[in-house]
Amino acid sequence: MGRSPCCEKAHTNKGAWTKEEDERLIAYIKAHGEGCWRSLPKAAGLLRCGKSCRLRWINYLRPDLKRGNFTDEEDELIIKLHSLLGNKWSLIAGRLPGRTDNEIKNYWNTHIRRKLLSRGIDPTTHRPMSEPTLGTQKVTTISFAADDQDQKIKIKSELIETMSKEEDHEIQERCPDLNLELRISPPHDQQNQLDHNQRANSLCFTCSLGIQNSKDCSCSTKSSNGNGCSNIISMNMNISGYDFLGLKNNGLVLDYRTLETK
DNA sequence: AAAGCTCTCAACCGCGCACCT
DNA sequence: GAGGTGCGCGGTTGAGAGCTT
Repeated sequence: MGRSPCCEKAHTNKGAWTKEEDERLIAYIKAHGEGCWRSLPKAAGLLRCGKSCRLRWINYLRPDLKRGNFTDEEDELIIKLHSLLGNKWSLIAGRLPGRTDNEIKNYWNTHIRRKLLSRGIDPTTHRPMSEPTLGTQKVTTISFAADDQDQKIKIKSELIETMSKEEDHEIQERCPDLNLELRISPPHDQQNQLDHNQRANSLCFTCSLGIQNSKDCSCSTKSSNGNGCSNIISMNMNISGYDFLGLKNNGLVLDYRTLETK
């Protein structure tokens, strides 16, 4: 079976875009808007694949792009968001107006990784490099399982080992503003008893990150069609210390990358 | 001056997901 | 439910600019 190729490779240009190609693409999108990337190249008279056009527009030609160096504030925000989201570059980019996922990904790999390494922080785990990765740390595994009836998400959490308060304090001292305290919401059954209005007011994950109108948004704030937030995740986030999944009271540290989707 | 090396980042590739038929 | 299509994402590549010797 297999997937059909996204374009006829024999008749498409590859490599760097010429000024003329850029101008054609800009003119076409200005006249017809974004979308229908597959048919766009032919309509615009470009010998490019649709994916290539989309990428060129999103990463380079879009008028709202902020070109130039990243500020220190942007650096720190990227680090914080990466510590929470992992390599979810598109989500991270959503918090940085004018920056693209590709740009942030490149910047991370070329600059920030090195910056963190020079600080003695593992850029993957965001933990001090001297600290063992397993054994002494507290690992929380969360699995999301959609309920057939109401699409609610069950969350299970298992603690593997507890971290001593001294170790916890030490990390806080080394990374004073890297506050990743998290919280788990009440169990599924208890959650059913929550007041409906209270649930309607909670934000989904993407809205909690400030990415309103995202396609990932599933909460009631997105539309008025009656779709409540299907996630029972209630996350209050600010940079100085958000409360994800309700773990705050227990002082747990949760690594986004351990989240397991079922 | 030039050869070799390193770094940067635009672009490509393959895959997964959502939607449609 | 299966297959086809389109889009978006994350990982990777490679050309060219910059730096070092």
